[in-house]
Amino acid sequence: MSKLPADFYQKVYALVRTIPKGRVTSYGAIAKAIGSPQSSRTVGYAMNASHQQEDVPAHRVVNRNGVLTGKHHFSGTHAMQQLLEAEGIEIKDDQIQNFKKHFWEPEIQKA
DNA sequence: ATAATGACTCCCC
DNA sequence: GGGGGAGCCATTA
Repeated sequence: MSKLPADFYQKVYALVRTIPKGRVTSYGAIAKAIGSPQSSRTVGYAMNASHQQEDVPAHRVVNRNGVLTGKHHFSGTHAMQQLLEAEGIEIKDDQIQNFKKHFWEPEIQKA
């Protein structure tokens, strides 16, 4: 792994870990929370690596539309959906119902 | 150091 | 409302 820039991942992991159960957030929100609102793409990239972590509920992270875009990267096809449903979140066709209601905005972390 | 990739987001048609 | 293209950032080859 890199030496310094990896700090970005740490921020993402820490923030995703703070996501309350039964709540979801978007990559852009996380990116913004860590101080890089335009690094939404990198956030998703970090999530890919987050799979190595066990305390990082990546299933609570979806795109700004509330769609489980990354479900394909999970263990199974519906693993992500099932996990979210288990937390009380209703999902239909990979789309979180009441996403706005379940949406959880992370706190802005200063550099 | 340059080029290519990616779990995103925004703008335009 | 739906589809396509460009932009940005960090990592990897």
